[in-house]
Amino acid sequence: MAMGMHGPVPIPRLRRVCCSPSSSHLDGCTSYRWHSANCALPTETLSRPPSLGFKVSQSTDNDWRSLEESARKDKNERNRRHHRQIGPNDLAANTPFSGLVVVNGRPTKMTDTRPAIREGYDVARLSPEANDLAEGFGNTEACRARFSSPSASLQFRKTSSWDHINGGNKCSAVQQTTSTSNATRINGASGGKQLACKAVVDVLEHQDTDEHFNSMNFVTKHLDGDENVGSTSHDTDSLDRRVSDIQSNQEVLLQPAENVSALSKMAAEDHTQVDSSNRLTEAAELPLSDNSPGQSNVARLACTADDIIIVDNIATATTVLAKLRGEYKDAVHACDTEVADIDVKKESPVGHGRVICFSIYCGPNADFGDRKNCVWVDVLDSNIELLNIFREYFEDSSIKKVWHNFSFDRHVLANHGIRVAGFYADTMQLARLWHSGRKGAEGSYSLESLTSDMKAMNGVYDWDSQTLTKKTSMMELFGTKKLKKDGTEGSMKVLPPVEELQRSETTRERWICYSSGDALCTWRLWESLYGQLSKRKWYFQNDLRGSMYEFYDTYWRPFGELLADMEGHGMLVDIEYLAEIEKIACKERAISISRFRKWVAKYCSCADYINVTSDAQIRQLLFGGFKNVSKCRSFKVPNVDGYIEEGKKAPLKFRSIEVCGIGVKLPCHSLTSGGLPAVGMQSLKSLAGKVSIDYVATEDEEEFIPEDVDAELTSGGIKDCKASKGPKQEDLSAYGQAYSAFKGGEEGKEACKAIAALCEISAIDTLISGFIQPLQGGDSMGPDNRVHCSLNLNTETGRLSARRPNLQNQPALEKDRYKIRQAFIASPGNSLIVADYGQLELRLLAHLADCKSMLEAFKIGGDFHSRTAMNMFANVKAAVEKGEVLLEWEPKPGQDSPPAPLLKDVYAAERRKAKMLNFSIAYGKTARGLSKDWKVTTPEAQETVNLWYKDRPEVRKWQEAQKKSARDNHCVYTLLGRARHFPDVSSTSEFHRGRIDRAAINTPVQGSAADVAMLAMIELWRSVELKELGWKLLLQVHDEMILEGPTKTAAYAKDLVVKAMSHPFEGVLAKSEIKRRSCVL
DNA sequence: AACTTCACG
DNA sequence: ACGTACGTGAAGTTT
Repeated sequence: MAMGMHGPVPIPRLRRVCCSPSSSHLDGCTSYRWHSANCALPTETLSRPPSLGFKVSQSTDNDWRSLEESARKDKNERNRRHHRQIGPNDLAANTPFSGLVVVNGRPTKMTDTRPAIREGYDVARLSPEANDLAEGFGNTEACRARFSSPSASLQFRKTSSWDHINGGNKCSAVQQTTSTSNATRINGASGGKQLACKAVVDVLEHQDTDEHFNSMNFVTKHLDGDENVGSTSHDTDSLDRRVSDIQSNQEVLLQPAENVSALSKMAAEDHTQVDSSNRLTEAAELPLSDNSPGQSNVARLACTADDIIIVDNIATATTVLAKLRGEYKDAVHACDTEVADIDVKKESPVGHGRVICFSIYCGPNADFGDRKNCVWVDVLDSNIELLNIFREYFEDSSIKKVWHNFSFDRHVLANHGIRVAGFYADTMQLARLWHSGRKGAEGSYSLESLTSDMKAMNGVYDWDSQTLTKKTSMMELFGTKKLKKDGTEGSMKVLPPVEELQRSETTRERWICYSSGDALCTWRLWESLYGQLSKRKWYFQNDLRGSMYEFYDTYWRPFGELLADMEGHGMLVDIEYLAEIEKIACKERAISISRFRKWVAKYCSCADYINVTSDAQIRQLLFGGFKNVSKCRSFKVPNVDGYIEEGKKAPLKFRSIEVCGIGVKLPCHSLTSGGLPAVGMQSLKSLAGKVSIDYVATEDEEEFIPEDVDAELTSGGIKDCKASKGPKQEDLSAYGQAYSAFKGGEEGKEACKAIAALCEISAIDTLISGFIQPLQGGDSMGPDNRVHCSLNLNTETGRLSARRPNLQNQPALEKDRYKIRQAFIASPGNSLIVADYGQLELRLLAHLADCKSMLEAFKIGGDFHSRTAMNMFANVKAAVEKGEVLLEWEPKPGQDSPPAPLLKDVYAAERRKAKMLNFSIAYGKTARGLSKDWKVTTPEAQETVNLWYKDRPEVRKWQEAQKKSARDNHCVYTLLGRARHFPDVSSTSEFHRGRIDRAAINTPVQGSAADVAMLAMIELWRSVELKELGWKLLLQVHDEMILEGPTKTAAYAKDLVVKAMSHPFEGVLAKSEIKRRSCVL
């Protein structure tokens, strides 16, 4: 297989697409969009790395030797990598890449590309997604509205949201996404199938927030105690010995054929028990927590006061510090902090929280006097100076520190100006690597849950289930029953603030033991996971690369540190801009509500009081009397206008209203999992059709518009719009099913418009409550005025997730009606670079399946979906061959229009089908599901699916192999060799087996894409050049990287980013080799 | 807490 | 008997 680069990467050409008006504060705001038509082949990227065995010290490659030598000196190493022009990893060629936006300095907005499209800019140069958007614009004339912001003469173009979803095509059945019904969702708080998991739900809530639950009330889960805690004889050296034993056992290189079975066998052995508790297991079969019954319920601590040296003065601190940095400097240190003044449920630790104490444990044989091996440091009140004394310890990069949920402690310590260095491992991430499916009955990834789990802990050196060192929850130790109003004890337990626990004489000792226990438990957990992961083999492309712990060391450790850095940086948000947006959104919402109410009033007396955001009430209204919905039902609503019920003196807070159906039987689009008619966007849309919504407020609607909305906002822009809209044409096809349900005519039209308005309300609502408001709110906002989300590695496939707030589900660029993404700005003098991969998952599928046809299509480049359509449909292919249509068109200078119509215009339906399949197949969608979406019979859908597979037989074969692997080996692997485990399928239902099959198909694709994104991020993070220029990673959205840095170097930095993303395997593999060699030697 | 709906890749 | 595309986070309402 050719391993060289497949031709040079085309030189990115920046093309100015749109420039904002010069009259506003948006001066100088420029948006660039770059699209590379020629994406290199993934196979080259992913082709086997230089074939190196496990023991590579005798590598013949001189480059490797020099690489290793220079790697020993950290500084030099970075410079060297910077300047190295060629090396073994250059064989790893480009990863597909397309689409890049650079936005200039403050106040920076990503300028809307849509006006550019409207103005006739050639959209062919935009990414395929943008092209799809452009398609959508063909049919949005009727929906067009324009409004302008008063301070900035920024012009927007508004479209109704469903036009984008459907790409503006009449074939409304074809959609990009279908929602996953809740009943089928494996994770999440919802899902009625988690009955057996109820006991741990409360713990699950806090899984990623460390154990710093201060002054918070929550229900506790009782864990049975284990009376026997022992300080067992440990020996830090023995650990190292054991590791080298493990490593020397791995010298044997297996043949590829044996690899899979050997590895999976090992995995199966490792997980005989774990597998049975995988999340995919049906709830009924989930074993309940295996805390030994019959044990005493008395709270027990992992360590006692005899083990702990309390550091509360400078003298002791100095002594302890000397030992930590002297005698024990080479040991692994587990650290943990306790933090006050933070609500972990809401606030980001960046800028919030104050350390009140911390603990350090570096092995059982450490002795800080009197055989005390746990260090506990009080930094409350005047002892705060001890924190400064320990600063050198925390900032010492040579001391290996293990944390549980590192980023939390890192941020809190950063609040005190301490920049933690020497990050060695995060036991939470290790646990996720060990077993990604820990949800439900098995517990969460909290320290408490993990250390209580025999399976997680049995990797410790002197494993003995009797002396399991587990964390005891704070609630168990310090919780007191909350008193109810009548004075009796309630079932709720409450926790005093941690600061109080530390100060109070009655709890101080227990508190110290608890806190020290955290470090001890973290250390033991690390020891166990280290042992277990070291035993698991790590393969990359059938090449044994070492153990999974080495995988952690090579990838996830730097990744974890990088993520903490990103969280720390945060994103700058333009609050004022969001406030403007919110006003507009609220105004439109108000208008829509008033329209809807006006319509409802004709049929129901409750019109003025109905809660339009209540799906239950809407369901009652639209479907009352039909489809299992009772005719009338009463609801409690806020008593807004002080209505006084009969026999009452004062108005009550709530009043009840009677909601009856409109009396017309509407067609029901779909049912919810509960069997009731669904009233989501899909259903409403099919009722309303493509009715246009404009926001020209009529006279009597004015009263609904909030006072504080600028008059200019509401009138100016909209009048213009109306003028440009021209005479209304009667197009009955635009009306949806409600039209005929109302027997057509005006009544039918009104119904459609009203339901469309309802649709708008819901759309606006989600934008306001989901994005506009949380981004303005202070909880996720640090003192630096930046939004700091929490980035977690908590997914089954290895993707990231973002929380508080979730910055990964911001409205997509193309569908962002209120331009919410423009609120993400760079600080003055800075710019943002947003770079995303094009069709990364599909390319990986092509590579993994080694599908000739797909690889060829990617090699040629251009619009992949069009090419798929061509290969699927003979008539399309014929048209292309005859030159009647063009697959894609790259405008050349002097060319205004393509010489022939484009495929995607002429065969739009075909292309959409192909596109749909491209996405669906990788996820394992069935013909049955497609038939539902496309409103065709299952055999017809199957026929289309067969067409897709026709020239891609390898994909089918590969998918079958994955299913088999899931069935036989209980796991599948990503590109980098991460495993996802599955429960034994033989014991599950047919439905569940199907789910496992689809997950097995999807995980290697999604997980490998996550791997590539991670590699790229590590590259970007490590890039000395980017660092020196001041460019920092801010956020990742699965296949999209967002960086911030000085505007003046943006163009250059962009090239570096493109390069790093295009060569994700560069450098990282080298790292792994270095690591491996140094381990063995 | 359960249910439904919605945003993203 | 029911779910039939994967993977997430979050909000609002009602029980």
